[in-house]
Amino acid sequence: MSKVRVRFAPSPTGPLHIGGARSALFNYLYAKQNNGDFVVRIEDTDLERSSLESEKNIKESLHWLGIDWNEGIDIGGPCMPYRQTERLETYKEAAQILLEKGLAYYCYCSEEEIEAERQAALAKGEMPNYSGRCRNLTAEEKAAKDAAGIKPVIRLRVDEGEPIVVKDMVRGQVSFERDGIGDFVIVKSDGIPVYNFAVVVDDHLMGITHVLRGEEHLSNTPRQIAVYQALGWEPPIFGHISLILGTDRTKMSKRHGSTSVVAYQKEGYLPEALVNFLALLGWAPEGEEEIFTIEDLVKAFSMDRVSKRPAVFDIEKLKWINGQYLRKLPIEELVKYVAPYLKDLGIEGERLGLVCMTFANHINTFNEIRNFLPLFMGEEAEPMTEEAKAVMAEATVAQVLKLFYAKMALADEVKPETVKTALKQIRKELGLGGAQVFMPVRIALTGNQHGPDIDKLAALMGREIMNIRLQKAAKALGFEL
RNA sequence: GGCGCGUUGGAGAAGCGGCUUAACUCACCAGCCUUUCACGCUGGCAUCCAGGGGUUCGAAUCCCCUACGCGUCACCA
Repeated sequence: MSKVRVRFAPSPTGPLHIGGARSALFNYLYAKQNNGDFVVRIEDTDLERSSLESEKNIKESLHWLGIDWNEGIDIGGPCMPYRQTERLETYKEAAQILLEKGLAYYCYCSEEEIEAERQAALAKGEMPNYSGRCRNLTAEEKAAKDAAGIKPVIRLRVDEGEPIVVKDMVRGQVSFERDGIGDFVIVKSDGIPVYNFAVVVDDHLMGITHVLRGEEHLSNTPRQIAVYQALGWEPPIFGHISLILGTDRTKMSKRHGSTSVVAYQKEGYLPEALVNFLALLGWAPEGEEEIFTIEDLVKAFSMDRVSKRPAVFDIEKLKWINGQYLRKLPIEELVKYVAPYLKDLGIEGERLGLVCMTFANHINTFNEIRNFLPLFMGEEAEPMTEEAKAVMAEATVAQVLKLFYAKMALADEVKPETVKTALKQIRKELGLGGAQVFMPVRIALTGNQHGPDIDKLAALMGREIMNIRLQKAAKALGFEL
């Protein structure tokens, strides 16, 4: 058995998409666990839409996710170059071979003509395949067209014959009739090869053994196999991973939320969490554990457990996974990640550390930290909920708040420890239960009976805000502190 | 329209002819823990596998039909 060689071959027409990242990950995992090679190649034959900027973004996102390749763009390897526009000669040679063997031919039909035929065929409910009009052009006809300055495309001859069978690791054998394919274009009139052609030439020359990619490529696979057959090459083994859908079960797109890896990076997700989540999109682990580091995934991953069913992108689950990773972070790390989201407010240093400790268990993504700011910033506490009002109707409330206010006035600093001590003393002095003391203070300060540790919140508020909120609460309840 | 793929609880997702009284995860609910909240822990949550036929002693699992969803039919990848 020859060495496993897989590849990820994105086209640089935009930032790395979640689906692309998942394909890259599956290839990476498959390569790693089989001690194989993982190649990254750039498919930039769409001159109009490709950009170096997108290529850069894709590479950065892959690095960020920790998906590294051992051969390909930037780092080189035995099959250089790894950018398709730098391999044009290679495709030209392959096309030339097909032309000489009569397996491909020049076609001079205009786009308008083809489009008209296509529409007509579609209207009649027929296969919108190319008619094959240029199949048997004589040398004279061809010369005339050339003289007229018409730039031809090259089409592959796809004759009737046995159905084309795709051997697929996730779908088994899928068969396609040849007449459903037609004579398709392999080289555009500007001499640039078309995806279905270039991909075959590259995969073969690069010794790719397994092609793991999204299901949207399944219908294209018979065309590629036709190219392999024409060139007399052995096709690789395919594996078409199901599509990623939004929760409404339509293909994942912008309206379902962010679709690019950078967007999740910016929103405060950890790469480990995103990788973990991506792995679960279409693959299911054997046991009940769902938290996997990329190293764990290399061991646990298996193509046998890759599902045929489309995978639904469940953002709630991503958040939960991110929370799992976030909670494992040491406080110094957490501080580093959270810092950018609070920089504009001037929260840093010790205060930043306290913010992180206070909310670590309450956030699933770093940017969620912003949702909690009103809890300790500003003179106004959140309006009291009905439940909170009920708690504040207790007879002991005024006593507790007055005592708390007085005790804090004597404390030289408002720190978690001093607040905690004060609260403890009040319990003892008034002989009250914990909730009877903590609740009134919590509600007075935040308006809600739920939330993070009240001693930390009070410390974050600082004396001034704390006092103002206490006074406002007292006033609302009809007494002075 | 042709071709291809899919359809299991509120959501994700196992299951590959008898071991299934349908795993597991999220969400939700209840209880425990906690001075509160959260974290964590424990328990509850599909009489049923899109619908209809068929094969079989036996089907979520195999076959056929219908419905629905998605993908693809480019000189895009």
